Amino acid sequence: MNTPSPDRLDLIFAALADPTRRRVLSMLLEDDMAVSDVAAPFAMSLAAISKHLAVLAAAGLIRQERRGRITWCKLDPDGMRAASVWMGGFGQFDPVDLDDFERFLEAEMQSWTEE
Amino acid sequence: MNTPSPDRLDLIFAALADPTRRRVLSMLLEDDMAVSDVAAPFAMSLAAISKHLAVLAAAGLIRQERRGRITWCKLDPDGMRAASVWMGGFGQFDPVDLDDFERFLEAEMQSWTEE
DNA sequence: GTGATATATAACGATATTATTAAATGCTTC
DNA sequence: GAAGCATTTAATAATATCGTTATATATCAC
Repeated sequence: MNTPSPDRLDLIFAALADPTRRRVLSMLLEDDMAVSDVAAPFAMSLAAISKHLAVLAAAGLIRQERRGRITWCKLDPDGMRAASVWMGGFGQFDPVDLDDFERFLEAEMQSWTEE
Repeated sequence: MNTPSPDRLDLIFAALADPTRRRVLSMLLEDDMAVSDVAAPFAMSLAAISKHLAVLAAAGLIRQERRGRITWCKLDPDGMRAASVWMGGFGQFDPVDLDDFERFLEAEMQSWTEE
């Protein structure tokens, strides 16, 4: 019974609508990270990233676990799955081509450093 | 090469983040509709719906075709597919259970009329 | 052309989002 | 406990979003 509530979908899609947050998610795809490590590559204050992370956590896209004085961030598949369930109702899209996604991420990373 | 640009994903996810717009999309799943028919079930001005439709069109989630004095709205799979490609990079989610989606839509429709 | 219909745009207000800097919290180390 | 590191929260400003009503535009029917 995995029926996401409307409000939850609001949170999830709104969270995904920001390029900084999507970039954070793709970073976390590699590995779990501490907040300051997440923030490092961004030309943006740590406070801003901290708030982005809170948005992602509220949407259930990541989970944050405080251990000692550092807060670890890790992907939480639940959020993405909920969005995926909803979107799935609109049609079966091509099975994901991971190579395609790799290329996309690379292109995206290029655009990050260009700024 | 179906690599959505970051800005495009911004538009798509932001468009999906609004419950009114998601409801419009699920209505269009049934059939193509004129703008005023889309607006009918909403407790909201026609102007507001017109703008929601513009947002959906800008994101490539619907297409609008003017014929005479009425503007027809139909789903455009491109937008959803682009989002799906991006999300796919985060893991393979359950193959969509359409019955599950049906139940979700029904529950959602209930919540619409409850207001 | 007149008038009704279908839709879009403008102007505006309320609220939300995203960033900043400064201050607060909390853990670790000495 | 004092100092420092990791993170969050508060106050604030700029901009975006979402709704409203009023007005414009375009088409159809007579």
